[in-house]
Amino acid sequence: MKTCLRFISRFIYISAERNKVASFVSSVRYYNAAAAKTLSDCRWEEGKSSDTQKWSSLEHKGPYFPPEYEPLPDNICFNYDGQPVKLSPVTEEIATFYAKMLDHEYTSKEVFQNNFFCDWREEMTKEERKLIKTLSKCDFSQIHKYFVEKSEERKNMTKEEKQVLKEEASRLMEEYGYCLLDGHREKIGNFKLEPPGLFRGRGEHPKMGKLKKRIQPEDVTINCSQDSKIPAPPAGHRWKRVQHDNTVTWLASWLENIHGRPKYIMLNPSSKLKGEKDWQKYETARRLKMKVDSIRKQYRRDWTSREMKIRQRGVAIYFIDKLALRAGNEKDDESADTVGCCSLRVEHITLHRRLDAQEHVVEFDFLGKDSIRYYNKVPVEKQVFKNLKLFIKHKDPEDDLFDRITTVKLNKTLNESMPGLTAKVFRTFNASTTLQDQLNKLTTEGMTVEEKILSYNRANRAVAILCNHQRAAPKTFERSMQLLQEKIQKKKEQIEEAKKELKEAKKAHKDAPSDKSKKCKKHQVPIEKIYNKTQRDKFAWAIDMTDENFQF
DNA sequence: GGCTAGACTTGGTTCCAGAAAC
DNA sequence: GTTTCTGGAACCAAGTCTAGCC
Repeated sequence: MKTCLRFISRFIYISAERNKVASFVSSVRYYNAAAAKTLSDCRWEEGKSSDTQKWSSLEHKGPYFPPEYEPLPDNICFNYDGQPVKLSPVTEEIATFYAKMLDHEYTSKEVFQNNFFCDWREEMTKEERKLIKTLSKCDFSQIHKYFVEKSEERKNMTKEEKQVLKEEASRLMEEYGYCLLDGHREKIGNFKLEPPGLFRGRGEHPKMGKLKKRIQPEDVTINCSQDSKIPAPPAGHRWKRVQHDNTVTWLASWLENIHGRPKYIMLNPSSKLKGEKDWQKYETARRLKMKVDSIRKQYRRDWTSREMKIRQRGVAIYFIDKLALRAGNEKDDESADTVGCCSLRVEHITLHRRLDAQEHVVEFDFLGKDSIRYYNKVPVEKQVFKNLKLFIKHKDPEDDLFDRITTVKLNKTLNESMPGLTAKVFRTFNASTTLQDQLNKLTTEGMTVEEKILSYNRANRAVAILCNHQRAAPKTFERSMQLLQEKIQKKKEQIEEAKKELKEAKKAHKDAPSDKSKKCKKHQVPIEKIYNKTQRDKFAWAIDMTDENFQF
């Protein structure tokens, strides 16, 4: 396992939090029925928001603005070409963004350096720009050291000092962290505006290192109900706009300057609005269960269609269904080169007539969402293999594999098969089905809580593999693994010892049975053992609505 | 039908508090 | 008492998908 992990240098997720799509199902199987509320006392019954109108009343305090920049003390110098230079506050603040990241791999990348330096120079005064012309002559080390020390100071704060900070944070949460939506006090997901900094794109992102500018109240649009108390902008400022649009769920929005796309302040996943959406998502996936056989029959028929676009569509849906691939919308050139199903290129697949004793194998190798590598060798049906050969014929490696279809066309077809069906529903459906099947397979009546949790983790791992959920190995991975191996060895020794003891105890029981030796416990897994508080809050709707007999 | 903007979800990374280990 | 580890929460980048425009 260790070798394998090293080879791909990433982890397969087994955490329940990540397999959100599957959590609903699993919350049921292990769910302690005694804790269930009746349907009548749950807020999910209260009346659904319609598809267009999301709320009737919405009141909030507006976003929380990050604190203004505090200039560096006079003894901390930025040096250019060996000489100390006092920077203007704006220039200095941006320098601190870079200085704080000196330990990070990002700052060694040329794209990051160039983007940073270009954006930094734009914010400089004329004089600064005239002087500071080369990044390699910039010395941020004093600033870096200063922030490392500050961080150490924070860590070494006394209990009392930490308590003061904690109280301040909870005061902020109380003031800005909640809104009033249709009379309910709901938690907001991200009430703090994103602070300025340097953009960290994932993978080989062409915009990494660019300056994420400070958001001003004048950039922010507020959304709330007309008769509510309109949030006050910070002193001396005004909002960009105040609107009262109840067809959207966001509380505030602004345009981020890196891609020029809107960003939002929205509700926490535990809120009624988000919960309803989530519930709907799983219901659509459950409807797909009823329809999936006919959809599969249809896409199989499409594989032999006379029309190329229909054949391509049939194979694409087959991949989305079988491999849980994402739809793969077209992307602009100003982001990392990642793909999904519809945007696969010829270079992302290799066809093997025969491989490892299997026939008609497709080898996938591409970067998906977040530049996470998808590598898989999959035996496919003969007709799919034939079609793929046809699709790549006379094409260059960088040509689109599915050149006749788009995600929009594909989703249109899916929607005709079943209202509400899109490519991503297959991911939810297949993840949920896999989890349910695995749980059915891996759990039996007499299992202990620990055994059931192990089965749950194994089932979750199967989902993670299907969905290609991975994360980078932590820096301390090697050391942790070593410690773990030592622990395993110790446990093995303990097990051997326990086995011996059991043997002796059995023999003793046979010779002279006692009350103690007759007991054997029955376990149910309390939901707290599977889901943390956040997850239980988020899936409150599922907990409220299901019983222990639920099957996806 | 193609393009774009906008709204929303998904999910990987980072930070930090509290637990566990030393 | 100190250090290390771990899990949860927060953060935010990167997806999906739809509506509206031309």
